[in-house]
Amino acid sequence: MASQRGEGDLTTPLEPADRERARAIPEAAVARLAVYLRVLSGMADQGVTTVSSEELSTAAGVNSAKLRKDLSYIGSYGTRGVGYDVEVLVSHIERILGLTRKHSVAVVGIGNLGHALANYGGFPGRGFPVTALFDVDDDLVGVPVGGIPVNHIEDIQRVCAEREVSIGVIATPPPAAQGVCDRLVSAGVQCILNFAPVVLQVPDNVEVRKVDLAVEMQILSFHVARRADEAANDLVNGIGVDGMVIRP
Amino acid sequence: MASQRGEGDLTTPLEPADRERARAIPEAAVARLAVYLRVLSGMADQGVTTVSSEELSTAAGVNSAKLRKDLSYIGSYGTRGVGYDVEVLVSHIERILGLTRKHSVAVVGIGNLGHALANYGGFPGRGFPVTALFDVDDDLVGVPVGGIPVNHIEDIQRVCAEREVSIGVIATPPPAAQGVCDRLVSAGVQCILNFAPVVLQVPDNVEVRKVDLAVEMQILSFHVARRADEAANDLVNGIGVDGMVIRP
DNA sequence: CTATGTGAACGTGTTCACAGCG
DNA sequence: CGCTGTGAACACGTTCACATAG
Repeated sequence: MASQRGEGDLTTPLEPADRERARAIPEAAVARLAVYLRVLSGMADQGVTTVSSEELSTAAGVNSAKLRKDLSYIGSYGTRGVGYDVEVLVSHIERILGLTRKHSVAVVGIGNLGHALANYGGFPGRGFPVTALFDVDDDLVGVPVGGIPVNHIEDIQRVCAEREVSIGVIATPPPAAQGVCDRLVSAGVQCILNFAPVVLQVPDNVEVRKVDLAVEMQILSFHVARRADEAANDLVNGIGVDGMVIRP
Repeated sequence: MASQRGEGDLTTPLEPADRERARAIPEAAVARLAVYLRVLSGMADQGVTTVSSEELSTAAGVNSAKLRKDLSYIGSYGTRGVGYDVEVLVSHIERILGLTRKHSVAVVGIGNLGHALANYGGFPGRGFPVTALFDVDDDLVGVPVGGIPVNHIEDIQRVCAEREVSIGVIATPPPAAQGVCDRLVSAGVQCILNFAPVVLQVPDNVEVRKVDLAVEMQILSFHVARRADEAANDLVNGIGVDGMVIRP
């Protein structure tokens, strides 16, 4: 079933079978594949060559059925009765995730967060070199952050084209986000990671992912409240905070 | 259907009806409620008093059916034929999300990201004051960041108890994350926001949310690859990059 | 007559459990 | 005989469409 071909090749197009498969992979599975990849890379570094679905799933924090299902979306690369070859899995996941190609990243908005992102210097996981920084503040323009000089937002289009930026990261204050987004889009950037707490409007051909700290905190808050409430409820029903039945 | 009671009350326990409802709200809906809340707050600031499901849903980037369903999880606070009262909705969502209570936040790991987080000074959206910072580096201990002096990690338990920290934010390098997590848990923190690219092991009573930049980038990468591939595929099938059929 | 609220239909993602391969 | 790979069952979330309240 496997389509053999040189691994690590920079511009390998997917085979027709892989192509249909990629279309069908659920978004949730894609996110988990990235996690499996990280765990597998760690294992490879430690000299592990083979892993079972049980081991890998535990390390990745999911159950083994889900892991096997996820892996089945990208093909059948395991050996029954044995498990998976770590290196083989790594390269197949990398290929499916498009990591055989470098994705140049631009960070817009060099405030606290922008600084932090720029200084990661080649985003977590490698394969995502930060090649351009932008800000509106003239005092910042020209100053190198994480080794890269800041450009003025006006120059987004030119600089993004020159450096073949494929991913734009928005780390601006909320009011500026939509404007920056529009510029990135008109510069041909089709993938955006948005840290600004704003719902971005983009054309259909642009992919946006958002990281929203306020929302994350509020989800946690919801769970605190729910738990506190359940505890109160349980007490009323005669169950102690430790789960012990004190009034059966 | 509405359970009337003083709004903005700091320690109002939920009524039994609300309690069952809170249990039943899908996680995905909770995340969206937080977004609605932000949009509604903005509207309130601009003096808007009433909003229809259509308007609110557009502003929040979802469809109106989903919005109404989400709101129905928390009760029926709209007026048929009219819409929703902005203030009423805001206070009900705040109550359901547990935002009538302050959630003290501790940030662990004062590197680039930790600095950025500490300097947000009272996390995005308010109601989440950062009250403690921790690091292993002795040179950092005592130095104020965003107005709060850094404590040594050793003191997590004492300081978290004193300042009633309810949410811990992990912004350490990956190898330190699990250890920090364990300390936070033993300090009684039940909610953790994890920025380290590590799968944390925690007891059942602790809620973890993770923000994983590498995963986000790789999901975007996947979409770039899928798109590039579709384009290649379309070319083979005689469709131009602009969607025009060039070889029917 | 308008816009909410919701049961019912639908679709997607998860889990189960076992057939089948090595 | 163990572990993968997967169809089938299930659970969850989304969308539809309309009865219902104002």
